[in-house]
Amino acid sequence: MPELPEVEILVRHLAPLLKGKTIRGVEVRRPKVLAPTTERELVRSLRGAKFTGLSRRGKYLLFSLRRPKRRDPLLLVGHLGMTGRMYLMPKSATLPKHAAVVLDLGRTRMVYEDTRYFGRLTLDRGGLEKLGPEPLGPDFTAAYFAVNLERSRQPIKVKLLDQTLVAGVGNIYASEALFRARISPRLAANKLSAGQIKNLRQAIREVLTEAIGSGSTLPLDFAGNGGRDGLFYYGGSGDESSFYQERLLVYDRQGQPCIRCRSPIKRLVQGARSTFYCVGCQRA
DNA sequence: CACCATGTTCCTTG
DNA sequence: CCAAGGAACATGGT
Repeated sequence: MPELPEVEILVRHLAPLLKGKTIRGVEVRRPKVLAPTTERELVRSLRGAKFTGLSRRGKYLLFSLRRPKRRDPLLLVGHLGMTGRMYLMPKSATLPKHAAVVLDLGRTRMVYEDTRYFGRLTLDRGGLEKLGPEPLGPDFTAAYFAVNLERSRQPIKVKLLDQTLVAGVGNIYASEALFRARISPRLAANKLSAGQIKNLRQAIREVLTEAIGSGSTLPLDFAGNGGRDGLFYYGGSGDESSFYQERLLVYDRQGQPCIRCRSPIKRLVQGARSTFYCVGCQRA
């Protein structure tokens, strides 16, 4: 479930639900997701703390908390990895098989579940400092982008996944942005023209913005979705997944005709990850 | 059994 | 020191 748009949608959904809630208890079922924070450390820090805000940096979730009798704020950092999800659920409902951390909020509880346990929920903020600018923020300028692409000979698709270049673009939206900008995923980063750099920057921003816009129209209540939180994500089942797929023009569409030129969409492997592109409109 | 999967980090090699 | 490539992490779907 995790690229910038999905995390942003989750943040907007959870922020008002969490604000003002006090953590009564903490249950850690998979201590590895806390690393390098220990279970004892997390429980001691969070018990009694109150949520004051929730924001996002790249694909990271930033939970702001205030502890009783303390002025200094506490920051809880979340990352969903490949399969992580977070939602509130009633205490009467059964916990999912791969619940990693459960926060008791009184009437409800917040669950962080993660099938593959690649994500994390931790007090460690290492990694945040290394992140590049927010793609939708003011620092992601064409000039910044150009300077940082110049020094790399990596294929542009691979470079887009570098979170120190720009924070939040993942494997799906990297392919989507390159398709929109009509740039070959194999083109070396330092070979992009000034025009291509401008187009790609704009394509990244549009692809992410549109994805956030589509998501916000969906229901997000746990109760209204038969046990799911309503967040659509690739690999999910039912309506959520098909809705998501319609928004993707090349990702996972190998063999299908390009919507612009009818050429077949191809799949290739770069840096051990799949890339999807149109052989007709994304020439090197 | 084979291969694939939205992410990040660590290790090796050059 | 840096860049690049690949494996590892863990589980499930097809």
